[in-house]
Amino acid sequence: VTARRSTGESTGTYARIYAVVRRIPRGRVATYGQVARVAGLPGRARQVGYALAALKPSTAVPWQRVVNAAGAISLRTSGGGVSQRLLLEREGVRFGAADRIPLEQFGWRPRR
DNA sequence: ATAATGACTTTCA
DNA sequence: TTGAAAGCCATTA
Repeated sequence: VTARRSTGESTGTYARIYAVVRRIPRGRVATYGQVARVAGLPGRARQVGYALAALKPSTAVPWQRVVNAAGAISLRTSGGGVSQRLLLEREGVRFGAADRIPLEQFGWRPRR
């Protein structure tokens, strides 16, 4: 409730993104592009990442289920992604060989 | 108002 | 398979 007033995000882009991220079922992951697309913002994958970056640590949005197109965790160009990985594994998501998640298996399949 | 930044994606070699 | 470049545009300073 702090930084919301800056741009009146009530009608902002972030709200939509969060709404979509919340729809990601447990044990599944979605890519930024996927979220953007479902949120009605095709091609704006980057903004999705910023929206998640703007989240508070105690947010109710399962941002941890959002990964990059390679199925790998991208958190501020490396860093705390390790914790993130544990969270995902805890939800049942398994990582592949190159520390990537097989999107064909764990990728979220939104209903068009 | 402009300028710089950035949890990305896709295409081509 | 990896690497480099262009595109997208909201947020922040």
